[in-house]
Amino acid sequence: MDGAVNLNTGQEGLRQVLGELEAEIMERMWDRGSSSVRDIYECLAERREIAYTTVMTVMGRLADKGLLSRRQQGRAYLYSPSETRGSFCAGVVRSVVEGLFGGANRPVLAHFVEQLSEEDGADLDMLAAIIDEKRRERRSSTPLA
Amino acid sequence: MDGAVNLNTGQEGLRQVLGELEAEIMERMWDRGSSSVRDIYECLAERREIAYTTVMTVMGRLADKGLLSRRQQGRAYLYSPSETRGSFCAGVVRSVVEGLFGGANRPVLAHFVEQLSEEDGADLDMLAAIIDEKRRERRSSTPLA
DNA sequence: GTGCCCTACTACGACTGGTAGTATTCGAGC
DNA sequence: GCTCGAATACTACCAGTCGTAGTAGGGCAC
Repeated sequence: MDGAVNLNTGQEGLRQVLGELEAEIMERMWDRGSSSVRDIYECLAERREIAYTTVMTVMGRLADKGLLSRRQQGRAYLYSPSETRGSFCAGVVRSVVEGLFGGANRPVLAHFVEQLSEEDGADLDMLAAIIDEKRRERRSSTPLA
Repeated sequence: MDGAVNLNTGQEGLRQVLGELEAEIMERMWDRGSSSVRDIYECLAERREIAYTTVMTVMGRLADKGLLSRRQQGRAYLYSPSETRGSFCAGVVRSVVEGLFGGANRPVLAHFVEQLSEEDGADLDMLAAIIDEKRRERRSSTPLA
């Protein structure tokens, strides 16, 4: 009755599109930057029981999905996030927005702004500033038709 | 290498958070407004083989999730979308954005704008207009601190 | 060459989503 | 009242994903 529908299991954020552990690991990865499986394992093991191989498997899956890239370093892999957190999330957001309305993005954008503004006007100001900047940038790089 | 990560199976739009058939049904529901299972069934059956009960099951699941609400009408149920398409999608978007950065929305917003502007300047203008309107609205309804 | 650390492979159970069959219910008409 | 048809409820099954982890194999260090 609060107007918000709970998707899936009512999870927030990344859990919308990733599994629990996957999301947790991506968070760590974004916080820490490049890390080995061991790094992340130790990080997770601090607060809960988990097997090294579990972490490895999931990081492997994240690499398969393209969220992490990895390169050999010594005998181990060094994993790095393929995209920044911001870029990744923006991609998710954009993917939801686009391809959904056959171009009629307006309702989504409108609601997006609506919801953003419910929380806090600051976000709105921030968004406005970003857009302003971007538009200026566009105008200068695309002289005129 | 195009900078976009494919989530899940690379699906777009609603498929990010709903199943294929679920998404398709929601699309129909939003297009048609209130509908019975039969309505949607006939709609889907026009272009592919599908059992009535399949549609019913999925619509039931959508109702369980809260995406559809239903009320008895005669001996059948009449289903209606609980939220508009825009509102629903905005909720998804917001849920991804929030609860993710502990308030540090800027990077996401920035990337979002970035990606939006890559496609088409018109969306950017639209978004700017919406924000502008919203901010004006806020200012007038929230006199001063 | 032995041991440790890391990866690869494999597996399994829970859950979700697509699919649909069977059972049940209920109203209309005979 | 009984039957028929339409709709729903219940149940099932399969595939895919995710969390979980064991075991096997390979390579560096000593």
